Amino acid sequence: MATVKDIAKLAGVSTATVSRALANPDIVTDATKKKVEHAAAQLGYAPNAIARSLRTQESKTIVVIIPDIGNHFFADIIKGIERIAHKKGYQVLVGDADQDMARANKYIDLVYSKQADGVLSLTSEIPIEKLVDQRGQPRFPIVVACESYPNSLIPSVHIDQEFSASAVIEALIQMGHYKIGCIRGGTDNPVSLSRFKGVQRCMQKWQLRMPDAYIGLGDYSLLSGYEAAGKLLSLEDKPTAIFCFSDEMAIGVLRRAAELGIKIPEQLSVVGFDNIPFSEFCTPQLTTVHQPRQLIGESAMKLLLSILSGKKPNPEITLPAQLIFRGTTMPPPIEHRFKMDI
Amino acid sequence: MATVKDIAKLAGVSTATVSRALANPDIVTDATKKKVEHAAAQLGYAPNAIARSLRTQESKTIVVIIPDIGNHFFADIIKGIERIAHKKGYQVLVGDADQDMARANKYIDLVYSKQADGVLSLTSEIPIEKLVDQRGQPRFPIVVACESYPNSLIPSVHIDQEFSASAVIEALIQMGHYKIGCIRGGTDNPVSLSRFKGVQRCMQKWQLRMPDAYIGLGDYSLLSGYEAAGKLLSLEDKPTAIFCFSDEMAIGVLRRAAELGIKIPEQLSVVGFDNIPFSEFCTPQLTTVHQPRQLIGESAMKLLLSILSGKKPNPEITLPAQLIFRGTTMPPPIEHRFKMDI
DNA sequence: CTGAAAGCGCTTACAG
DNA sequence: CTGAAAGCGCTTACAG
Repeated sequence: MATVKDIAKLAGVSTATVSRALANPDIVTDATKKKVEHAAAQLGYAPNAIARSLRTQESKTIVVIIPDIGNHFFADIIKGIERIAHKKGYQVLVGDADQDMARANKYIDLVYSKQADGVLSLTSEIPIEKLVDQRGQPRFPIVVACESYPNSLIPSVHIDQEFSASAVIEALIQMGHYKIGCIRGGTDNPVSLSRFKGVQRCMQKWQLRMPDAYIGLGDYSLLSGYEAAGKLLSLEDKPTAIFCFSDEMAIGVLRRAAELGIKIPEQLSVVGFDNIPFSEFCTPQLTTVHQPRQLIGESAMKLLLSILSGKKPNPEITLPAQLIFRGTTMPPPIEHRFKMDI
Repeated sequence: MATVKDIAKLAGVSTATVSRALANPDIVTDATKKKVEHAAAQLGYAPNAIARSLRTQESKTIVVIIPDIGNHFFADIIKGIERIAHKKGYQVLVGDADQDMARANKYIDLVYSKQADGVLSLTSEIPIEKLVDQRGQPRFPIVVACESYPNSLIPSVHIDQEFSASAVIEALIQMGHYKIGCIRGGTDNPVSLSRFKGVQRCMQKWQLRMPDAYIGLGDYSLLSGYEAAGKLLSLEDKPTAIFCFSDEMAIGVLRRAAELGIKIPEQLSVVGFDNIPFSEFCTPQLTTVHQPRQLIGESAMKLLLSILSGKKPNPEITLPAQLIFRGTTMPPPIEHRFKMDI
């Protein structure tokens, strides 16, 4: 492989000039520029990015940590991240933690080993001590997207989880549901916590209560939704509506209901979360909460970039979500309908 | 950040010894080993991988090029690749080409810029001239998975596309279908070509013909399946079975059929390809061809690793696929049934 | 077993 | 505008 040295020899200039001609063509004479470019082309020169990184002390690479590459939800986020990153000359290393936080930690090491300049985390399950020092300051450039570390100094980009979730419940109640169940995510996951808070807040507002038996626990996957639905739908006094914290879990519910001969939406309303592509292609089409995924990815990357450039930007960005009504929701059968005392 | 120099000073040895103690603890005395390790821990030392790469001339990174990260099919392949890669101390850089071959080329540049040691491509749409020299030899370590460059020296790992596709058609015919349509991928895509060849071979074997109007063109996405189905199902003389070259397209067909009030499988049989997780969770569950995705990823990575280590391994690996019968297939209505002349 | 020294391929102050 | 030289942080032949 050709190096600057080879080009220098062929063009009859110094390596310094080669470097300049290639990086800042305007600070050398036109003649040298031509000579160098010609020599470079002739030798099929490709700059050694590793050597450059070592010298400049930046890798122009960021690593994005995703909890599970199998989850469709992250695809558009990554696309958004990459769009901005590539535009700004940054490489993106996608690290799949595969639900294993030890692996997530490995990806963080890339910053310490200088292979990445910063991290964009799509999970908040990494213990915060790994990310901040004793004074709560981030140890390295990091942005969290979709999730967040509440009450921390870690910058994040996300929707208003609590509000979005309460809006779902509000809509369900307005339709006349009051036997409402939900299939939530892990009880120590901040996102799941916020959404669940929204659910409860809205129920309380209407002086309603969600019995424990109506609360399923899942991990956002198809299978976990399917399994949780099995429990909720085997109850004597079934819910008339189930709010799932992910579309995948909602689709799992749809499948379980089909197996049990429960008609959707006539006998059971189902709401998902995320608005993944499949949600529009299942039958009936899924009512869900749209997250502006690409925008979240773009905003998070921009935020990281501005941190990387030494700025102290606004550390928290909240983006709008949107409730989309489709075919899996309708008022419950008349005998199960909520009578508002108004 | 601490460097070998700092450790050397603190431990009272040379940098060479530090390097040795850390990389090959057994070639130094126990005493020095202890001293060095202690100093390293005390300073919170993290080796600079960039400097190491420059020196050793290898990045211990491979880049995997995927045509579209939005396609669920690739998730398990990537998981398989990463499993092996991490076990062998390699990093994986996932590059989403986003259907744009210019971007795929960018990822190949990572090899030339020494940021990656080899590439694992999940697409064969990159022009082969980019990959091989005039003598047809690969220009750099590369393996293609799921797809292939027929009649080339580029190593690949894949299932028997042609055979798998013909097996689907055979099964459909055995059920009594003869009005069989298909929704294929691009006409210049080798995988799509092979599968289509399998389809035609089997039809011919039974002296059947697939009319042009029964052949839909898609890009493996939900939407393209949906749209192609719109055409096939608006025909006066509709097919009684549609074989889609991806599960996503098949799910698009399911949706379109639901909208048109066409009952599946009673009025229309549908077969997909890939066996993605969703295929089991749609209603009815999708009959499809299972590809051993994780195994493909693992085998491809092993193959690349052996090439990287200088071996000349068997350049083509064919893995078994499997036809899985589920709820979207059954014999056609009696009046449309194929009468075998046997 | 250990150290001094060279070198991987760049970029960039410093002179001129 | 250009060149000589240093240096980024490692690893590894070469001596001893």
